[in-house]
Amino acid sequence: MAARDYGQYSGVTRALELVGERWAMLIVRDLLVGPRRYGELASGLHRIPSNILAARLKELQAAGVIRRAPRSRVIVYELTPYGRELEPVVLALGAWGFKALDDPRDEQLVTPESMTMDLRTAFRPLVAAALPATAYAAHLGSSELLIRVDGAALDVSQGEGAADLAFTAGPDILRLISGELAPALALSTGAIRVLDGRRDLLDRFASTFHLAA
Amino acid sequence: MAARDYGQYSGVTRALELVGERWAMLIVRDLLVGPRRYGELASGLHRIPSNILAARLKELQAAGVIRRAPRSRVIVYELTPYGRELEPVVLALGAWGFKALDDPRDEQLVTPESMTMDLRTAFRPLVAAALPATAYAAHLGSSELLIRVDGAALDVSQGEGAADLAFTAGPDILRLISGELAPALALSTGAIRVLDGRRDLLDRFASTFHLAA
DNA sequence: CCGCATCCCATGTGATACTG
DNA sequence: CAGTATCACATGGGATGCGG
Repeated sequence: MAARDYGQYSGVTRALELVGERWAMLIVRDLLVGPRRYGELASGLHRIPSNILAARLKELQAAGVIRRAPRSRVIVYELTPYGRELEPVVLALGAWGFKALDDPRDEQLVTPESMTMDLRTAFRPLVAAALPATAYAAHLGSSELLIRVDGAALDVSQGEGAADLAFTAGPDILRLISGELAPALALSTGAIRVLDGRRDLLDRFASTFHLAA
Repeated sequence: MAARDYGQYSGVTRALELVGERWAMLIVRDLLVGPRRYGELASGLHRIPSNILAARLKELQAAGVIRRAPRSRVIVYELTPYGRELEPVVLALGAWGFKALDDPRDEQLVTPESMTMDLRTAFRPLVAAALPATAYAAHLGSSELLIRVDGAALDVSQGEGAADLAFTAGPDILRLISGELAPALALSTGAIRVLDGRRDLLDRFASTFHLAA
């Protein structure tokens, strides 16, 4: 499965030969959140055919971007140090694509991994540093994201935890971040529902995470 | 030609739907150097089939990344303002891929556009600011690149011009930039040949443009 | 069940030829 | 010069199978 060659000797072509195939960059994106098992990758990228996932994992290993690592009886895939250096690429790509998001369609999901990277992309450390430390719990369908902001530091993890504000988050959460949907409107229309905590903290969330279109 | 959908509502997937197809990012890279005609793009990306180039140009227009513009009797393609915002993505991708370059193969070309973007990627403004203003003329096969460094500013253009140092540049020029090939060695082996100017200016070039593997 | 491998078909890609 | 048309082939997508 030789990566198809562009016939040029340059940085961009080399990069695209290594991670330019369909789905490859999304595997990298999800692994930037943390090591993942095969099945976790498959469900996070729910439309990827299993043969393609298997093929990409092999190619990315051969390219030195990811590695298979045994973790107490099970195999996980993780980024190599060189693979982790793709983070600026993924963040830049995410910031650019974020501005081109139109209204979400019904079939479109927000996965914990995509949401985590979108949050990292939209995080404004300078704004956050001026605000009190805050923890948010975002319920995305079946999974929960714990978003802890403390000064200029951001930590996003999956699972339960104490939070100042808990809310349900569908795709519209990204429209909140883009400023296209005001917090008050999101609450009044029910696009976002607060489960626990002070509703006005959603304003703080929206100013902490913002990426204008 | 609907861009195939990843089924996710996120920044990275949206970006990849717009510019993730094969060859698309390379068209963007070349247009970051300046507006180009169809034939110029085709020869800069010499392995692209003409039907694929035509298809990509249409898709990128539909995506709002590029536009057709009439320039005194001829049509050129140029980036839209939104397309120009891909520059950080291309530079990050180039910097990452640059480190994975192995030895050049005979079939691999260095085009003026790829070289221009690689130079922008490897440019070290802080180093350059401490050096005298210098102009380099790099002969790449049939074309010539005029590289002007003045303080922390870099300007790369195609065509002739007065230069402090003129040299021939094959693919090995990138190995010089990566530090894999020392200037003295490049000169003694003939990998790089100085046509005009002080040979020791090649050291200055190598310290101005550097991206370690 | 998880982690893939196989099969088959739709679509995208690549090389070449061709046209306004 | 700036694309379009055609066709063989490689790749992607979806379903299914299967060993550990």
